[in-house]
Amino acid sequence: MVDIPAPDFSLQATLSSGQTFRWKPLNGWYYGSIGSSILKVRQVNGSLQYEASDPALSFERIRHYFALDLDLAGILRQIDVDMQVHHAIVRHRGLRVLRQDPWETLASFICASFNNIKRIEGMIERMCQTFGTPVALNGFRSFSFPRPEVIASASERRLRSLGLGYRAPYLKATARLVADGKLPMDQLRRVDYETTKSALLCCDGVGDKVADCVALFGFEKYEAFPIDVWMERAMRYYFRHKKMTRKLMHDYATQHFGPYAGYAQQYLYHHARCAHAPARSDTSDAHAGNGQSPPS
DNA sequence: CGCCAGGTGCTGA
DNA sequence: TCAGCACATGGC
Repeated sequence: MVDIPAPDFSLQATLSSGQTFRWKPLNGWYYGSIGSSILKVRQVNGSLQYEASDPALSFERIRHYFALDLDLAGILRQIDVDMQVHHAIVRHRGLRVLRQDPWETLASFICASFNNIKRIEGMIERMCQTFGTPVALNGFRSFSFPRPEVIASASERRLRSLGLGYRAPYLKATARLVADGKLPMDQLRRVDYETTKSALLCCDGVGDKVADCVALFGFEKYEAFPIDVWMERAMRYYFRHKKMTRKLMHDYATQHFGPYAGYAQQYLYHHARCAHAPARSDTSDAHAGNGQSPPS
């Protein structure tokens, strides 16, 4: 068990804000997999406690994944430019943009299009069970995220059977592109936002919104500003009666929030979803099912 | 049961 | 360049 100092951090807000789909709450911990290792984490006061299945998951690697090296206060100061985002910041302070694996992020957000988060999680989970390799930590069993070559070689029918629907051929084609090295994933981290985005737009199933998600969550392009239906609602605050297209909203956000617009987006998105979510009586997790089914 | 979901690709003006 | 439409699936 190791402690990482984690001031100005909210693990719960970070992992439940729709930027990642594979973390599971269990007995007061979150379990997830990074690369081909399992990690369990929990937040205790000002630190992040973790246990890893593999020494490859080093202290620094984990600190980097959760972006604990970033000066969050400085970023929030830059984007705290109006009342709406101010409320989101106050409410969810500590939310950070993770640094996720680019391929996993790309594949996940192709699955995410025109879809809801519950089902996205299920689709990805089934993909990992089917095409990933098993990993375990103590009693917890999971699967690595499948490599692009494996998805590229899978049949479209097989992918559809996991519930991917019409995204199946998109994901397969994009996996082929990545597996063949036609999309220089390792270089995209070092080039600017515009270059990264136009490269991503070459992939099947990737439009403006998905490209922005991948640029932001997988490539650390903090000026990326993904606009989905939740963000359209949030953006009405700025557009009152004026006509709104996603392009106008994107341009507005870029100049309004500046180089960390992506952080503003993530706070606004999470805030909008929390505000809309029906009140839940049970926020906790993980009791083994009691076998009851509702009366029919 | 209808509505909705972290949209994209295609088509025709 | 841009509006309008089809597209699969399951949660609620």
